[in-house]
Amino acid sequence: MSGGPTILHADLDAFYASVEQLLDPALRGRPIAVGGSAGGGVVLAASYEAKAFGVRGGMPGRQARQLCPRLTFVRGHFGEYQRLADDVMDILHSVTPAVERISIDEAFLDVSGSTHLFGSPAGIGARLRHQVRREVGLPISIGAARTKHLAKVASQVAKPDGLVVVDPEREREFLAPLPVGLMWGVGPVAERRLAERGIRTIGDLAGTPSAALERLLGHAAGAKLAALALNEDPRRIATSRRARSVGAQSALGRRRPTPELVHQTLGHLADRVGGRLRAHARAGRTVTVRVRFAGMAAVTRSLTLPAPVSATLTLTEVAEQLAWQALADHDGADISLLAISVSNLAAQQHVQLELTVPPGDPRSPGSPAGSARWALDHSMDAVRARFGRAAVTYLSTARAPGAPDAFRELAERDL
DNA sequence: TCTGGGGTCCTAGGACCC
DNA sequence: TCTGGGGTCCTAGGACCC
Repeated sequence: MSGGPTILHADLDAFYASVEQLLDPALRGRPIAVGGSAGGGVVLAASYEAKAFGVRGGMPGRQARQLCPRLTFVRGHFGEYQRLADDVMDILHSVTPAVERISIDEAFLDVSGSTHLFGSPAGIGARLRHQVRREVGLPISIGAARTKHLAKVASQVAKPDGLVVVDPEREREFLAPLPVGLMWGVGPVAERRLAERGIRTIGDLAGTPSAALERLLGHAAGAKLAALALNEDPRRIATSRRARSVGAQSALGRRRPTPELVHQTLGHLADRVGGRLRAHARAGRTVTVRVRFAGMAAVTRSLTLPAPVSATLTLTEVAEQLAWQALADHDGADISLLAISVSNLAAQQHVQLELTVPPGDPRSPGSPAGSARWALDHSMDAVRARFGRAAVTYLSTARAPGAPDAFRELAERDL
């Protein structure tokens, strides 16, 4: 069936940092880090010049500065990231409609139907790279191979600013010397467990029986890894996929969990989550709250309701109840993060679906108070659609903790 | 060195049903 | 009174991805 290397994986290099260097020529060729909110926080992205010093995304700013004293910190231009990445995706779409965007700066393409128009997959990859560089001004790496997994590994090998094509005849020899950490699904824990058995390269992995990997890493993870190591990857390009959950979180530093803090933070998060759900005519039955304590240990509490919900005030109330359950088990501990996630999603047809509470309860949509919630949410949604998010807020959620909205929106996935 | 924000999938035990 | 086997749903935790 599929003989040639018709899957492409395209990945913008050090995306946020490259955009900053594009916008400000004085930053080019220099080690820079893009920061989140004002002041310290973590490194969101590092330029290749900074990576040479060991600076990585997710690293605390203080640590990054120690590794690289000449590091320049810049505030992110989040709106520009979205615009430029969308421009790049438009270029990818110019060679095939079979584009699967997996994050803001990364996509798979199936070019099997495009070769008669645009030439070989290798030629298409080269053409796309040049076009992105010329029209958008950003470096992008591309891997081309017979499967998604091979294409993704190839693009990682191609970085920075390169193109690697894996000949289907030479897949095994291409993968064999590479470290297992490049495999999809091998993170720090799996890497350590494998290393304890002397398994360090993908070649080592291919020589390990599936049953042994399943014992080591669990049934599903072991079986998947064994198949991938033998280049068996059945995954197709999926141009659209429904989200299975919607969430929001806020890091809080180190705070005492007062009723005011918990109420305001969860109110803000519920407002974000509810607003996104309603904007896409969706709602969810399961509400999950995550509480992270000052020592980074975290617990979750969840509740599955009889019917899907999306009203901000309902989500806030359920979340508060769950949060206090979790906090009651860790009496007196300071907290460092609160999160809300809604799953078990369904289409939100009508107001009736907000029947999460017995009739007569003020929260029921059949009651005057329940209808009022819907009217309130929908009028606020309408105002925001015309004038922007900040135009109107619930009193209790007016103070927005944590990262700026523009940064949050970058990470959001389509519903 | 105590670290952002948004997601997916898997595991395991218990409740409950037939 | 004790016992089978299979299935679904819910909850909590955890690894992993970008």
